[in-house]
Amino acid sequence: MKPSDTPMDLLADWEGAVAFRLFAEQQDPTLTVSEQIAARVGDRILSGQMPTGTRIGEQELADEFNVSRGPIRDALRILEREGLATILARRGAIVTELSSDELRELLEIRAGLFELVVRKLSATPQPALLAMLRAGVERLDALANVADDAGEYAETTYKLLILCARQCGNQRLQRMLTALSLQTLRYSKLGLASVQRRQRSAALWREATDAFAQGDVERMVALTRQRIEESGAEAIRCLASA
Amino acid sequence: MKPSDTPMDLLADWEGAVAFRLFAEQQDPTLTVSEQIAARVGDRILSGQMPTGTRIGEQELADEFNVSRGPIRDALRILEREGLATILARRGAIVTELSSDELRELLEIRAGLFELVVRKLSATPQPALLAMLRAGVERLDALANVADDAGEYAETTYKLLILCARQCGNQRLQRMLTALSLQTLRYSKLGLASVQRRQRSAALWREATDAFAQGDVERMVALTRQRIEESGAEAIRCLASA
DNA sequence: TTTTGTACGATTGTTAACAATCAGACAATC
DNA sequence: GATTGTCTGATTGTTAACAATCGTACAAAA
Repeated sequence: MKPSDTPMDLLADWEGAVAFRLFAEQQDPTLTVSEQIAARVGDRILSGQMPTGTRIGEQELADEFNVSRGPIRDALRILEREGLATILARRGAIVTELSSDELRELLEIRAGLFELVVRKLSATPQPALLAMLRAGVERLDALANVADDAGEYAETTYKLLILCARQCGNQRLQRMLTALSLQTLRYSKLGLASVQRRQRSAALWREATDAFAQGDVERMVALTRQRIEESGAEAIRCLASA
Repeated sequence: MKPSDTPMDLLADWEGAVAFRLFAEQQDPTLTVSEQIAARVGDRILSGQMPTGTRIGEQELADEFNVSRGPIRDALRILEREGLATILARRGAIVTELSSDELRELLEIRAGLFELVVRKLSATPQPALLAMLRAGVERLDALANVADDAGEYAETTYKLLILCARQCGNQRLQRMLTALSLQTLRYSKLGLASVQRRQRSAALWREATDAFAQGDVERMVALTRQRIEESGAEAIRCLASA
């Protein structure tokens, strides 16, 4: 069903994605308390409200959410699986902190998985997705020039990436790519801090979209790799110098 | 340090790998009780002692290991992260059961990640790894003809893959590929049940190793993809018909 | 016979208290 | 002054009991 959605469906997805909380799906009240807490804390981490390296005390969270430490421990394990928290045995949990090397590794894998997605997408025509990408690129262009909002720009590229992944027909791949992107999102903002960088990134997105439109997979893959490479290098530089 | 290990080091790794428990690293007594239990239960799942779909009762495990249900719940979350257990809210945990579609998705990703590894490996000469691969291929040839031991054959291919991943210089990639391989290992055995299949697989391993020796990355990638494709197709067929 | 409803048993989710461990401060020693 | 050792407060790991939920068996009705 997914790969042949109408443009309408995709646009609805896009609108949804624009309005979304990053962990939006977790509002379901049938979810266990642990899962709801994991979602809320995850949002804080992704939004930058809880910066990298912040200690996450169990009792503290338990008091805030008015539950005991049991569900909190569960929630931390869930966040650990998402890659957002790091649990150190007997030393508590912290907001995952990536070294520049680890970020490099993550970006490399993300690029590889995205390449897989692109190759799968190119196997069948994707008119609806293409329309989405074009709309997304317009939005990127606009956001690139807004003085100091790297956040929304980065989140938009994240959403575009996720929309591509959704269409590729491999749900597991979609989930893995989503998880990886969420892990790198906070750091991507570092590499997209300047207007210049964002403009360069947006230009590469546009070119890649054109290549996609022409069915030139290799070119799109190459452009995407270059974009991730460039933004990544900048983010890694920021991280290493900090 | 990793990428430039001497042949000696690598061979030691290999010997270690041959003798290994799949979750070997977990013997450390500084590990938390949950982690030790997760390791032991993980072994059972991987060895086939707890078949796919088996219900994992918390109290049952708690009684067996003489602990309360708290650490067991933690252990289950760890196994969930490894992809070996599936936790259904309020309905307990089971040994992860893959549909043929899910297996297909997983194998596709695994192939993609392995391709990344191969490309990274080919960037620098790998004489030690090559020696390892040659030794491994010999072993595969021998195992292929043993009447009905798909288990050891499959585990050996798993170890070869892991050794490659170790050398690639991206630790995160190594861990992800390891996790994926462990998830598919049980199913791979299905696709390698017949001597014929194993011989075909071993032949492709040999060819891929030769291509690697000659620095022909594209050929190695293609051969590897084909091997995973063929074995995977067989496993998926078994799964779908069961 | 099939379906619907209900009660029961079993299992998971959650709680609060207890035990073990760790990080940091302070003092003693070199 | 730097290092080592010990103490203490705080935090995590674990336990056992309580609450909520689910699946199943069984019975009643269509």
